[in-house]
Amino acid sequence: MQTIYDITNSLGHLTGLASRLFGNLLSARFQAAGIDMTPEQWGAIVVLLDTEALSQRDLGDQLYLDKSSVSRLIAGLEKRGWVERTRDPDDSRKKLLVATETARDLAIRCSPIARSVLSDAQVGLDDDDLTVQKQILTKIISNLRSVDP
Amino acid sequence: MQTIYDITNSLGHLTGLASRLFGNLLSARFQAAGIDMTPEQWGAIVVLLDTEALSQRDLGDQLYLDKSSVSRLIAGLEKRGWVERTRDPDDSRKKLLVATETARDLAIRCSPIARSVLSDAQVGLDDDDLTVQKQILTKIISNLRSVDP
DNA sequence: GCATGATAGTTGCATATACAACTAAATCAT
DNA sequence: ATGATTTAGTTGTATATGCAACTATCATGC
Repeated sequence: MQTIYDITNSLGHLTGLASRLFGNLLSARFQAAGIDMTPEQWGAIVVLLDTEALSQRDLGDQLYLDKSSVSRLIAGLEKRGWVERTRDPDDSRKKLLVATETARDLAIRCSPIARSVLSDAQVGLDDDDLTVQKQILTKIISNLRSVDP
Repeated sequence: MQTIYDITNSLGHLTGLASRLFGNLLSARFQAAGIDMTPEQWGAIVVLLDTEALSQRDLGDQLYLDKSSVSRLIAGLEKRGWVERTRDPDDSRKKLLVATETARDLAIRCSPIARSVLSDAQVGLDDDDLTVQKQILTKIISNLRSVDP
């Protein structure tokens, strides 16, 4: 069969599938644990818990998200009481993001769930494989960020 | 710094970033070429061009998409005149999806663009790396599909 | 100091995605 | 055969995402 494009062999397609399945499983396990949190919200909370006070732009830089996506992602976190937004006294354009205690407590329950997903995803793969895998993914991410559109 | 969760080292996070960047770049290059097509639409078209007539369920199975996502994805393709939906005469519940000639012609222009994105993503990586990378990703996908939620 | 330009965020719009509830059609069991 | 179950698709709802247009604020140049 002459194929127009071999999607099965495409890294873009494979990373897309893997990413979606990671998210779906994490989402299902959060729900099963009674935690109403999306994978994306989890990613943002992890970054925020790690830093004193971040602007939305800084968060977007770390997650490679458009500022509008950050704006709405944070709105959801704020609605759930997991993040507080305050104006930066040094620059009124910026909003400083701070994770709440509620978020910190919740994250303690989320971490093992996230780890369980990773662990299940990695069954049958040894540490060397995974190390190489992450290096290559990191290289690909770096490549994709630096090329001209 | 004691981190709640090391997201930088998470395969879930890395695949998510890579996937998003792949999509963004492909999208930008389609636009630059005057092609109004999303990466997801491209993925569906590739599958459809490869098969005589597929039901929506079959397509969802191949792309690991929920039936509702397929429904809306195909609605978009239909609106653009790239896919036709007809009832399956053997089973009226099913709708058979067939890519149009317009889609086939367009795909010929899309293929090299998709390949250019892959090629740019893989700069500095040798073939062995990439082969291993795809094997591991495939294994991860397989793991994620088979675990219990 | 004021106009111009750069930066941070928000919002409108389009698409992608999943889950749940629904309809229609086929299949199965008795 | 017919009532119950399963299957295929659609639609409502919520979230995620990017681009473009907008507002507000800061920085720069003159």
